Amino acid sequence: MSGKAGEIAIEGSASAASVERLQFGALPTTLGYKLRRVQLAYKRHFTFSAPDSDFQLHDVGVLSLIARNPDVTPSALAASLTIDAAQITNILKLLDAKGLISRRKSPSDSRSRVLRLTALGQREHERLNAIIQEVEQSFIGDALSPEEISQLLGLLERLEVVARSRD
Amino acid sequence: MSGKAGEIAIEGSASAASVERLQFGALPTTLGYKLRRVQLAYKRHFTFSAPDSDFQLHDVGVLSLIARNPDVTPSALAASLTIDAAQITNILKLLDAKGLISRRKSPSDSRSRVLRLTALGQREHERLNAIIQEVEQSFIGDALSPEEISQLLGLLERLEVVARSRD
DNA sequence: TATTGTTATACTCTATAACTATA
DNA sequence: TATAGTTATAGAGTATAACAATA
Repeated sequence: MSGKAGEIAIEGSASAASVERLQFGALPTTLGYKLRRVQLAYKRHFTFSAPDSDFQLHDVGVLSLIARNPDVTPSALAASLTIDAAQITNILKLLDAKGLISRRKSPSDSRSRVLRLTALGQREHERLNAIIQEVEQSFIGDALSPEEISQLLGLLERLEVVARSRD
Repeated sequence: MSGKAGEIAIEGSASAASVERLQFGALPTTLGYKLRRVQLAYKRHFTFSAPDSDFQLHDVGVLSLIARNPDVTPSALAASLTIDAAQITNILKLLDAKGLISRRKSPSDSRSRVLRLTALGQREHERLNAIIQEVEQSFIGDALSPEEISQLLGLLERLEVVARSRD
């Protein structure tokens, strides 16, 4: 941990109040708290970096999986991304309305849909990937080295695997 | 990174569809994606572990900061927790309605409020802390050693500090 | 005029349940 | 009867703007 434990500076226009630094106690050593903070910071950074992009973070994952798994079904996407069926439907409906994906009935089971990227969807997918790479780079900045980033990803991966096995 | 890169198993009742494992490509090496996944898993674990607790994750941080910083103002809380003023008001209103905190006018500046835990609030704060400790423990399970946990917290802390300095 | 806190509002995210069409 | 997808709805979470009281 860097910095003096338990304290944090707050900005603001020099309030006459007695508090300029708050005692944080054990809060910053709580994983749930830290995860939430960093994730929120990431989302804000994304929104700020790509303000007019007309897509959401979830779209990146969905487009990416469809691109790599042609004829994947919505339910397979839902299971893989741990998103519920209703949410997947909304995302796919929007992507469909934008002409980025096709949703056809499965030949083998008419209840299922098979998903593919359109030519436009493929181009958009590549464009989004470039944006995301840039957002990642600028978010991390020089805070972590490449080794530390993969270390971080590895630790998060292990938490996720254990959490998923507990479902 | 653990596991074979780019693949993940999905559960489900043996769909006849062609996809049982999806190719994930570079998605799992995206920090934004991983953060979101783990944070969501944490929230689900919290909701499942403490279903009838009648409080939200934010309440823990707010109560904790009021406990350690008597007479703190809502605006100082907002700045420290990077929550906007309107959100803080809603949280404080609920905590007040439950009789957990007091909100009095500041003697030095009548625009400000000074916040304190009530006796009930102090007890509830301690109860919540115990619950959170248990949730943290059970979430992490045996996925990470204590050393790895502080390593993870340190890496996240550094990301947060850099992100905050960029505001 | 500027600031603190409040209220109102809206949009995103997540979750649940009811519905349809197929199987 | 069960499953895949859809629709509708509701509750958190987040953000913005307008407002009242005070400085």
